[in-house]
Amino acid sequence: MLYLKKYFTEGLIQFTILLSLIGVRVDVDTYLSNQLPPLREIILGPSSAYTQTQFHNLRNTLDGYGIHPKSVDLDHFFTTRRLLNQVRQLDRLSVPSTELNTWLVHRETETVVSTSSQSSPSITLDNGASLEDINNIDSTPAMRGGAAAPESSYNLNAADSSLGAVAPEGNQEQSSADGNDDLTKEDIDLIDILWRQDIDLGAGREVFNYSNRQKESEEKPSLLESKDRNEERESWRNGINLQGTPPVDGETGESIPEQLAGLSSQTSLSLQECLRLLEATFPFGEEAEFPAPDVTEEISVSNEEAPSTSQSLPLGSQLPGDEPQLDLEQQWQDIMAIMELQALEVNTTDPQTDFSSASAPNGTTDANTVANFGLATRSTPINEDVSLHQASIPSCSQDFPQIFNSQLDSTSIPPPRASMPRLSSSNSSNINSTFGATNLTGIFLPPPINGSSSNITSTPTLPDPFATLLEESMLDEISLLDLAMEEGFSQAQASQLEDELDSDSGLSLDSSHSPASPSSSETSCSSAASSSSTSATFSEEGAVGYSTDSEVATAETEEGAVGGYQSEYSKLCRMSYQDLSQFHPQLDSISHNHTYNLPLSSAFSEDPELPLTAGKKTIRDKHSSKLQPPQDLLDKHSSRDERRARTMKIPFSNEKIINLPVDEFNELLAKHHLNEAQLALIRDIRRRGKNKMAAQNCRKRKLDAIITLEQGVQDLRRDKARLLKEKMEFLRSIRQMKHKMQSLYQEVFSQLRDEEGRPYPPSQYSLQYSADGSVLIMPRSVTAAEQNRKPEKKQKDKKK
DNA sequence: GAGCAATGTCATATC
DNA sequence: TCGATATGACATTGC
Repeated sequence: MLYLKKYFTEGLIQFTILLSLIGVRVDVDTYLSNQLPPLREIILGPSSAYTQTQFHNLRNTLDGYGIHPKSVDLDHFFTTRRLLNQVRQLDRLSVPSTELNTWLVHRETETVVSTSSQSSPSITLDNGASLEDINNIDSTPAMRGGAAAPESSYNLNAADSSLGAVAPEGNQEQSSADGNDDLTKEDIDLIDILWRQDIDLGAGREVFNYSNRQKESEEKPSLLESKDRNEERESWRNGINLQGTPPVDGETGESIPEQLAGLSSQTSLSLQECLRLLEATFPFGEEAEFPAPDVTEEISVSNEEAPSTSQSLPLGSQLPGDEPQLDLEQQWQDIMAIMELQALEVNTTDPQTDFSSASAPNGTTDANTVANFGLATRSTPINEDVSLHQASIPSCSQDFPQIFNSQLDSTSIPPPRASMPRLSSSNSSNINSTFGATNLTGIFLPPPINGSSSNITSTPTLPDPFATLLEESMLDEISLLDLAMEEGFSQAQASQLEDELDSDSGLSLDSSHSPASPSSSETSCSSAASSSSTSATFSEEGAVGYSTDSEVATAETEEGAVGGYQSEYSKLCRMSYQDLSQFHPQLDSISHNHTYNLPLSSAFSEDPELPLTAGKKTIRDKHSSKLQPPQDLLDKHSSRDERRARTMKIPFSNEKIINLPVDEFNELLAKHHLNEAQLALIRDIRRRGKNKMAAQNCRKRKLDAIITLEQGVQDLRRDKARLLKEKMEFLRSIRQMKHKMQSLYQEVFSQLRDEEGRPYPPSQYSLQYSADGSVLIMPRSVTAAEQNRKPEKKQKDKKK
């Protein structure tokens, strides 16, 4: 019976771990009948709180496994046990934060301790609850042996210890169950001592070897010399070994106990059957925490896609038939590697959590304990709430973002974590592909470093995928700002641009200037020669103090060509001034009364027809003329040439002198008999007059040019702001497209399978987009080689 | 009276 | 070559 429990436990452990790794959560309590002896009782023996269950009743009870597993009393039972165990552990160092929940599932073959022949699920599930429960077997020698080590007994180490203590405890229980209730305390202590000796003598990993284990298991009973146990062993052996031919150890030639040989196949068979029965019995869809996918299929697929672990995890369809000789040790190694990855993920730096070397020898007692495959040596972190059945195993797709990012945006790759390089990418990918297929969240998780994300546990240190996106977004924004800076935009200008774009106000500079309040200078500027068009131009702007159209008309008719030009120039001048004042508000304070818009000296010409020009002066002149004699005003406001012309008694106006065409001017001179002084003065007047107009035109052109430039600058700024805004929108679109592309990439890649149905490891393959739109999956080595060639070609081209 | 801007004038270049 | 025009420089004017 000892072996029965030992290997029974071993199979349970395997399956439990597998279930946990898959992410399947089975609430076993609800599926166990209260009349069914709990599996813990089978493994650990009846507790003092529940001694009514006797081990020898197990078979009968299991055979009569017809009670509905959903029993309310079962919860009460486990609750009672848990509370009792907690009370017992009050004198122990407790690390409450660490909790590792596992389930032990096992299904016996039809002929043995039968559990499968009934209609009810032939799965014996033991809700291990927490290790606190499991560890509470104080009577377990191994636990006492492990007590010498730091109280890491809350991790798998302890679990293993407790589990490993099944055998001795089973001995006790068995003895008790077999009716050896008279087994004295001394006997129990003797058993304890023997087990501890095994531990102290370095019962390490080799004890997992079946031969060793068999020897050990044979040795201990010999010590105990329990005839009943031998008989029971025989019965158990006969029950398990269906073939009846005991296998022979290849090395020693010893006959391996049948139950050991049978266990190999039986274990895998049991696991497979359990998986099937799990699906049939516990529809995954009904359990909210169950991943929907077909577990068996997933395992099978993962088994294929993970060559390194496929042989060691003989699950699925190919398990029993293809590999009857299961190397359980290899399984342990693989699982140990997985757990190490988990430990690396969870247990980062805390040295106290590393009881690997110190506690392992003491903490790992039995050969068939989980501790010996490394869980104990790589103890789980104390401060982490490790719950295997709730573990979120990142899928292999987690590798995709990094790969994708490395292709699209190499700058967004987060720095690798220190603990990760220890893991090979192949292992990790295998693990991911093995266990991560049911975890879709991994698709959206950030890429692990080196493709080695084997986060069996959900660690809070996982980088936030959205953080990457945010970083990328921020980088884009920063790059945009940098671009703006490079293009001569200051940050303030950039913000200003944003404001301008938001307001769409167009011109925003010097907007405080109001054209509706023309200054007196404007009035004076246009007073002499404002035209109707000028009035029309500024009428809507609230022209105040300008000449009336009638006055302007009069002036124009009398000023002739000069007046027409001046009026036009006045208009332009005023426009220019106003436009300029828009950008230079200080110009509003400037008030000038320039006289070149006034009628020229025609009023003072010797021509008698022109004396009336005094009335054609500006409004201000009109107002001032009321106070002063006309002649003085004429002299005062006449130009020098006009005064000279009057002095020299030139017979025609300066207006004619200046504006007449050359031919008419010559004819005019020919008509009048003038002396040299008069002719010279007339030519000077004509020259200066023309030059004056030319200067005015020149200045006007300058102003126009300046205004045009100003407007051009503003237009360019506006266009630039618009382009920047468009660029930002485009960048956002590109970013969104990038993210969509990334998601699609991950989705597509995760669904790709090779000829054997295995997913492509993202660390080795990548999707490449061809020019014609097709997508190819290529080895990364090829891709890297091509990428290396491209720079070479570029360099060659440059050299050419 | 100084400063400033507008304007006029000159010299010169250009057409 | 001359006249018209443009423009820089300077002077003048008015504020």
